[in-house]
Amino acid sequence: MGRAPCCDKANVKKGPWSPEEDSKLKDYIEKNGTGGNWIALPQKVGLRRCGKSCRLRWLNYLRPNIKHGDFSEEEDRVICSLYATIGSRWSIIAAQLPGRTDNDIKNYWNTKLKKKLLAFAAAASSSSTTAAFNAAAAASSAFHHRSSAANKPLPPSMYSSTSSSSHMTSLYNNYNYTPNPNNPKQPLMVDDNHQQQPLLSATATSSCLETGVSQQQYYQPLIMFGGTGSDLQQTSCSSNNSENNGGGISCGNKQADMGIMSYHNFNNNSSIRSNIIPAGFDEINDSNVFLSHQFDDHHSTIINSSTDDDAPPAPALMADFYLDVVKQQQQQLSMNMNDLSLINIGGGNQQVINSKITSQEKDHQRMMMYYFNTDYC
DNA sequence: AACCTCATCAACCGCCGTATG
DNA sequence: GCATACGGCGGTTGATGAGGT
Repeated sequence: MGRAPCCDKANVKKGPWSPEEDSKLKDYIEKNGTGGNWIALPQKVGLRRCGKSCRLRWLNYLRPNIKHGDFSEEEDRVICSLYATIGSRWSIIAAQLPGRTDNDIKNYWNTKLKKKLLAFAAAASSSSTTAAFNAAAAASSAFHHRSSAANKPLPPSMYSSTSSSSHMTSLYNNYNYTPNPNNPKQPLMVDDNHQQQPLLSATATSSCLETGVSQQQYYQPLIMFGGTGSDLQQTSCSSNNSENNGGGISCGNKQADMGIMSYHNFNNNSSIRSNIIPAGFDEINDSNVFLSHQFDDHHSTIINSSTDDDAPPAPALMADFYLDVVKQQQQQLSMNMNDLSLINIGGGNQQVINSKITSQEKDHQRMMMYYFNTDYC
């Protein structure tokens, strides 16, 4: 039996709120509170509205000290930094910005901030793929040049002022991640000789992950940009394209979208493709597509390469943008750059996740985004 | 002036986790 | 243990207006 509706859909008013409705709701809540029951509230207030609608209206517009518009640069930085860290967890991000609502931040990100970053990424790109590759390689190398684990301090808590060791614990608790001292190190995307390496695999079993999925998890820190017409966009829109079995990113309407994340795939045939579209390109063509690799079951041997729409990250756009966000992240977490062996930026593939994989697997996707450094596991 | 495209954002939808009986 | 109710959340929609042709 399905769940009963929370209200009589036929008799509730929808659409924009009138000033009179606002006034009624605001007056009532200010005098009486919500009573802990939003569903019952509309009747008490005398509104023909769904309780959920009342709740949303109050939380997003009527409650005191709400700020709208005019995001400051500092707020931009916080949003970018947190998005880089935790993805589209708008409520968590909003909690760090007093007066801002999750809805506001979400809209702001989707309509403005993301484009701002894309423009930045495009501006930072080089027309020379060789130079760009080298720059990216250098960036990656800097990333992966890690200080000695023994001397590595734990990062401070991001969400509280408690001791530093609570940081990852907090993340684990919130995101179903259990530390595993035997967990393998993260793979490198570019080695010390600036050579791209195959995606490596990490086995994340249920002993490490509370979510209990025992299949192998593949991941790699990647920047993912999907443009109009790219496979990524098709992935997000289509569920029956057998080629597009993996993660992808949510692509907006006719707009390039982006995400940078630990990419792993639940491809039915156990192979992995790195579906990466160079940043800043709306369309895929010969000039902006790099090789795409498909790996075997063990994720160690390339069994197919092509210059199809699916491509490894475009170094051209990685270096500056990647590092800039990392610096923000570093500031946010008061972490040393060398402490970060893996960082994930973005993560707008919820749409794909929802349509492709189970909620357990979705947990894994989320989990991977918190995978800062195995030394802390 | 009419039409089109795009950006914006308030509001809705449906899923999920938790509480309760 | 199960069904139901509810709050919370994130993705998406659609009305609206601005700007361009």
